[in-house]
Amino acid sequence: MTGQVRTVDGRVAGRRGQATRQKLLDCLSEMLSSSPYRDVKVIDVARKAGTSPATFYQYFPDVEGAVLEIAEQMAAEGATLTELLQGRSWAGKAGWQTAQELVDGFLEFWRKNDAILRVVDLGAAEGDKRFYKLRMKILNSVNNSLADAVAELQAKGRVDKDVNPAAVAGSLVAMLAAVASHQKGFSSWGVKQAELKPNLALLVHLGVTGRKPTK
Amino acid sequence: MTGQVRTVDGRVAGRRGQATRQKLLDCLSEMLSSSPYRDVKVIDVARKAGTSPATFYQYFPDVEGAVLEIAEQMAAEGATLTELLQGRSWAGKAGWQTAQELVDGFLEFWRKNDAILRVVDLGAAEGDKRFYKLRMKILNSVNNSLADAVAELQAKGRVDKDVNPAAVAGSLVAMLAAVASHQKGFSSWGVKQAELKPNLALLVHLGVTGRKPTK
DNA sequence: CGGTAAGCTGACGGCATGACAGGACAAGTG
DNA sequence: CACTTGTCCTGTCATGCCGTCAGCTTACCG
Repeated sequence: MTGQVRTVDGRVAGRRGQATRQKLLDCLSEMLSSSPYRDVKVIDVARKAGTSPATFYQYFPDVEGAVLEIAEQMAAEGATLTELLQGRSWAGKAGWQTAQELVDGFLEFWRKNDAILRVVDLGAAEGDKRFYKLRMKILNSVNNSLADAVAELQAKGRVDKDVNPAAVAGSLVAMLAAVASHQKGFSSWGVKQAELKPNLALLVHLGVTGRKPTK
Repeated sequence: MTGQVRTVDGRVAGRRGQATRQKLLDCLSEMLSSSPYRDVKVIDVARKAGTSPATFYQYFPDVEGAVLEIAEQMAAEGATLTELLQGRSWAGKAGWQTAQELVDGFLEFWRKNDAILRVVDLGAAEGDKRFYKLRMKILNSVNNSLADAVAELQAKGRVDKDVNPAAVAGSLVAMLAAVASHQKGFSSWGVKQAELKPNLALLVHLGVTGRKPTK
């Protein structure tokens, strides 16, 4: 997948180089968690990593470029989201279980990577194709699995024919992502995390199967 | 509501001052539509408005402050979203109509103000209380109406008792907002706008009533 | 017409950006 | 061990934006 890691000016990075590069990425990641995206400066990241701005520019064209790199790593790691739906059933009690575990896993993944996902979301919303494709890559596994589930139920005649599986799946995934991004919002809105999850699972189950879950 | 408009150093703004102030806001708004938030610079906004950076700083503490102002104006205008749900029924064919019109109105509002809403969303997700409250203010009308509708149906025994109306309403609103933000994403994902709307309406109807709509 | 406050800008120190050349360092070679 | 090679890092510099201030112009009012 990833060929050789290269510097901006074309040299191949050796062991030491890759270490500093990664350190810069880690520091940037940390920085994104603690300050607004707009205020993250190259010089701060470099200082935090105990190096100089010039070094940063040796490995990345700019902050955006480095963010893309971090997001790429996260996307690879996020392939585990597929497991949340692989071979699961949407029928009866098992369906309710599936919905719950999907919500659980999704929210946790999002919370763990919230800072970087915020930026990816922004970039995608602003129309940047690179961020946009990355967002797809991350959500694709879940999205496809959900769409398949809907399509399958539709083939069995248990879901209306005028339902568009891709549209429903995409909307549900967008919902999960949005709720995860604004989890704190809900809490001060009188809804606790523990209460939020089952209600989300209910909505997912309703969306996929068109029916209330049997608990 | 709005007291007197004041400059940063405390002077009250007169007719001319308010005009330039508004012009700066308009130019900033335009700028946000055409370039990434991170790259919007005070000097560009000032140039576009035919004035100097110093003038900008006379009226706003920084870019963020000006964005808040624009968002505040939009929030006031967005009160019209309430009408989408005021006195509507969720029963039978009327319910389907209600869901469709809600989706329609919501998506249009979001599309019309997408640039500024992106920034508000980011600020809220980053934990900035000012943006966060603003986002609530905008979504509150729809959110409350939806929660009321769910609670009402619940009181009639047509919705399960363990459903949390606020959680469901919040999730649905978050879904609408997220889908609206990434409308372009869906289109290149094989789902056309026209197809998207009825599927969203279906999900909203399912979420509120727990049942498929009668069309 | 003179006073007062609003409105605007040129100019400036400070800082971030991004490029380059050259020094420091590790590893291999004779 | 000296020497070479290629990687790695940083000092430095030109450029450009930030945010502030003093001071000039304009509008209003008695």
